[in-house]
Amino acid sequence: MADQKLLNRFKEALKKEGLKYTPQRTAVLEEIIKDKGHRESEEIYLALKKSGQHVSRATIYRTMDILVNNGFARKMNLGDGRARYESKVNSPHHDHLVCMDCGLIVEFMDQQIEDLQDKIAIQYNFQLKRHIHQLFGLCKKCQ
Amino acid sequence: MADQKLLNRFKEALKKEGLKYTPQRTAVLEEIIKDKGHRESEEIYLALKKSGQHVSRATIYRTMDILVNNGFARKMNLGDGRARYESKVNSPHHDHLVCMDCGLIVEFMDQQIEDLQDKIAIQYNFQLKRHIHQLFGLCKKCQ
DNA sequence: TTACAATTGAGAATGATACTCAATTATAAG
DNA sequence: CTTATAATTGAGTATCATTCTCAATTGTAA
Repeated sequence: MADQKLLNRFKEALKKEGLKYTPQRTAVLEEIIKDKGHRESEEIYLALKKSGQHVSRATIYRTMDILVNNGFARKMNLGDGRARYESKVNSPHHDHLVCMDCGLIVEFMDQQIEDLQDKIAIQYNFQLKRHIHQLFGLCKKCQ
Repeated sequence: MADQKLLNRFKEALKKEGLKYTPQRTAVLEEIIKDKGHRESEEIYLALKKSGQHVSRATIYRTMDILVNNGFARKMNLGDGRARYESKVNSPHHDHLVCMDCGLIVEFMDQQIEDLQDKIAIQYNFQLKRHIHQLFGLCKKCQ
C-alpha cells in the first residue's frame, strides 16, 4: 500500500485543483505505484477488478490524466494505438528500448544524450518541455 | 512531377511485392514527394482532391503503408492520435523538434546522439531497427 | 447535518484507421 | 491485340481506444 506521505502528496495535488479525494482515485494511484510495469488502461482496470476493487474504465482514464498531470505517472505511446502508463513515484527519468517481437521494455538513461538534447533545443531556440526517445529493435532472446 | 528514375524505383518495389502500378498509387507518391511537410492522411487526401485527382481515403492509407514499407515515406506519431507522413525521397535521416503551441516541426540530426543510441543498444543486447526521438517545447515565437 | 459541487458508472458518441465486397483494372501469357 | 485472372478501388461499414453524457451518488466545507 502507498505510504502516508505519498497519499498526502496526492491529497494536496487534488485539493490544489479543486478535486475530491475519492476511494476510486486512491485505488488507481495505489495500483499504479505497486507495479513497475508499463501497462495499458485495460490492464490496470483488470488488475483492480481482480483485487476486488471496482473502478470503471472511464474513471481509470480520468484518474490517469490527473496522475500524469501531477507527476505521479507517465503516459507513453508505443505506436500501437494504446497508451501505456508507468509510475513516476520513486522512479528517476529514463527513456525506453522496446523489443518489436516480444514487447519487452527496458529503461535506459544517458546523461550525454540528455545534454545533447538541451544543446539542440538552444540551437533552434526551443524552450524544451519534454521529450520522447524510444529505441526499437530485437532483444537478445528475439534475435 | 516525380522523375522517371523514382517512378521506376517505385514500379520495381511494387513488382517485387506482387502489387500493381496504378494511377492512384502514383498520384499518392507524387503528392508525398512534392511537399516537404509532415502531413496527416486527410491533408494528403484534400491536396490530391484539390489537384483534380480523386483518390479515396482508403487508398491513401493503403498506399502510405506501401510507401512507408518501401522507404519512400516515413510515418510519425506526435501523440495526438493522427499519423503524419513525410517524404523520405532525397531526405536524409533526422529527428524532430515540435512546438507544443503552434505545431511547428523542425528537423534535426545529431551524429553524437545517433552513436550513443547504437552504444546503448549494444549495451542492452538489442539489435536496433529504428528509433523515435522527438523534442517537445515552445518555439521562439511561442515562448 | 446540510448543501452542493464534484464524481462515478454505464453506455453512447467520437474519430482515426482498417475492413468488406462488388465493380473495375493492370498485367502476363498467348 | 485479346483474354484470363488476380489485384485494386471506392463507398460505406466496422473496429477499437478513448472521451463524453447524465442521472444517481458522494466528498467536503461550513
